[in-house]
This record gives sequence, C-alpha cells and structure tokens, in this order.
Amino acid sequence: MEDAVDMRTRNRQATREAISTAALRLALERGPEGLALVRVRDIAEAAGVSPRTYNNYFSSREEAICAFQSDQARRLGQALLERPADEPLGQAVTAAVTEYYGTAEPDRAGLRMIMCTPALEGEALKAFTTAEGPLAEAIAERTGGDELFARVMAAAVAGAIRVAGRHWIERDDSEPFASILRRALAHVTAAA
Amino acid sequence: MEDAVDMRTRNRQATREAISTAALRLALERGPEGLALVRVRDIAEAAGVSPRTYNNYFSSREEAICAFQSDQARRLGQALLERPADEPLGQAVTAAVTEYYGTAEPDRAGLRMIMCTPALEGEALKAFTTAEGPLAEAIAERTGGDELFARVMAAAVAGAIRVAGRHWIERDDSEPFASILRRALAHVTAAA
DNA sequence: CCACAACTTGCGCGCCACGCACATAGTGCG
DNA sequence: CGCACTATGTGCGTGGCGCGCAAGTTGTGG
Repeated sequence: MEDAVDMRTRNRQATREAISTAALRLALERGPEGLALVRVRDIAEAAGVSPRTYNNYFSSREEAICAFQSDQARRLGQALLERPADEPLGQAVTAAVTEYYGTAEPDRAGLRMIMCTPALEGEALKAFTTAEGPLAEAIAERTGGDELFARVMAAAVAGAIRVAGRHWIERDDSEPFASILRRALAHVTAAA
Repeated sequence: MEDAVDMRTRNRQATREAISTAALRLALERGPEGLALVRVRDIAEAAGVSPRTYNNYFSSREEAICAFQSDQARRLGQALLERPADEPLGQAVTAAVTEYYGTAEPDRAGLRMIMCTPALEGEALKAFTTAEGPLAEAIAERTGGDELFARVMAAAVAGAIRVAGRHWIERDDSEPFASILRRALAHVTAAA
C-alpha cells in the first residue's frame, strides 16, 4: 500500500517541528531576558532552513516558540472529542487531560518560558485558547444545545489548565502537575 | 490643596487616550481586512503627535488599538475589589460587572473589531486576561486562602465575560449584552 | 528666578514580514 | 517510463517598525 501520508506533508511537518523546536531551544538558551537576541536567522540556521522558509511556516518568532504548546492544545481538544459520548462531562475532561499530562510531566523550562515572558504572553494565551473550540464542541455534544453554556465551560476548562500550569511552575514543591490540574478542573467541572 | 493630579500626568493620560482612540477609529475605518494599512504614521498624525511619541506609549499598533479594552478590564478588576467584603461572591461579581455593562452597551463595532481580527487576537486575550489578577485577589478575600481556587474562578469569570462578548457580537438578535453576560456568569458562579 | 525632571521629537540603525520570481523535487497520468 | 503539474525551498528587494540616542521644550519645586 502507499504511505499513510505522502512525502510532501511528512516533510512539511518535519520542517515545521524542526523550526519550532529550534526556536524554543534558542529561546531557552538566551533566557527570557535575552529573547530579543533570538534572531530569525539563528532559528533558521539552527533548523537547517533558509530564513525565508522559516517565514513560510511562522509569521513571528513568538508564534514559532509557542507552536508546540499550541499543537498540544489542539491535540487535547481532539482527544476530548474522541471520548465515548456517554461519559459524563467532568470525567471525560479529566480523562482526556490526564491522558496527556498524567504520564509525562510537561517540560518545566519550556512552560515557564512561554508563561513568564511578557513578549510571549499574547501567543501563549492564543495557544491555550486553541483548545476552546473543540472543547466547546465536545461539551455541547453531551449537554445538548446550549451554545453559551458550552463555550463558557470550555473557556473555564482551558483557563483551569492555564492556571494550573502557572501554579505548577511558580511553586517548587513536588506536587505533580497532574495533581494540581485535577484540583483545578474539579473547581470548574463542579458546575457541570 | 494642590491639584488632584498635576498637569504632567493629566497631559500624559490625555495623549495616551488620544492615540488609542485614533488607532481604534482608523482600524474601524479600514476594517479588519485592511488593518495592515493602518500605518503608525497615520495613527500618530490622527492623534496629533509624532510617530516617535506614539511609540513612547505603545510598542505595537495592536496594543494601541486594544488599549481601551485593556483599560476597561483593569477598571473592572478595581470595581470588584472595592465592593463590600461581606457581599457573596456571585453577587459581587454580577454587581461589579453590571455596573459597567448594565448602563451602556459596549461599542459593538469596536468589540467586533478586536475579537474577530486574527491579528488582534493575542492582544485581545491579553486585555481580557488583565482583569484576572484583581479578580483573583477579590475572590481570595472572600473565600479564604485557597489561591488555586481563586485564580481558577477568576479565569472562569474573565472567560465568561469574553465568551459573552463573542456571543453578543455574533448573534444579531436584540438580547442586550448585560443579559447574555448574566447568563454566562451564572454558569461559573454556580461553582462558588 | 533657576536648576532639575519629564516629555516630545528627529534621526538613524538593525531587524522583520512578505511579495515576487525562479529553482527544485514529489506526484499522478498516459 | 516520461512528462506535465503542483507544492515547496530560496534569494532578493521593499516598506515598515521598534527603539536607542541626543537634542529641544515645557512643567515643577526650591
């Protein structure tokens, strides 16, 4: 049989990831202070592409740096959508979330970078908000037609994940991220 | 007694507002499509200052355009903080919010501009998030020391306001914004 | 009245996003 | 297999932007 995906798209995803990981790595090296020193040509060079190509994938350094977070949020939304439809909302949300963060802790340095660097704040919020669309869809499937309620809940869940992340990187105690996340989610799913 | 505020800061606030108002007005004229055509020099000229001065107040066009929304969020947070401490949380939130949006409807065109223009998405989210800090503080005052809960609730409330705004600008039925907002808030304050 | 501080402005530099045109490589069809 | 076709990488040029720097200007306080 032919490849699951053709070579074009495989290469495309590969370069995209190469660029974003290079961008994040460089940002971490320079630190939040010296983020302005992460030049586009550095990212491109580190990813092995031309600066012009970098710009075909991302239209700003911030976007490239936060791409991983954004993709993760997108996958989280998908995961919730693929849960059995008869599962109660709170359970489904917790399960879908734990599926990601339960097994492996997120990258602490990376998360701290994108959440504590003012220049990245906008992109970081965009990334976390990415999950709201699918989330709202999945919630609407379970609770019926109240669109407003679904969106409010989706925003609350996404906000809870974001706040949990912030707490996790601020406190240095060893409470695992999944634990904080569960507590945060419990506060919002109580309304469901 | 001396002036409540000295001339320096009065002028400063005046120019800041002149710039942001001019920026929003121009953005509305050009429309979401032609936002790229709103050049810095246009904003500066419309505000009666030099381009360099514009840049002393805002470090991007997006920031200038969304400044009003951002300021409003800041004031909302303050309003909640100044509510009587013995008022129940849900009531206080609703009251503080109604104090703003109950009397006068927000500017529909302006809100639609900053919420439906992709290039402004990041700044818009930053603006709405601005209220979370004061909100969390006010909530923590009422519910005791659970920092995580306070922040989660604050994010949920801010998210509810944002979602309500989105609903309001999407539907053209004549349900007033305050009404939608109350319904949205009811869904999250139920958890309090 | 005067020294000081805050603010504005012009200038210049480096960087960046992006349109355009061309080269190259993967793909599908006869 | 060979040949059009299309998607993608890249170089170049352009317009614009953010900001540091160094005057010039205008409140402010002693």
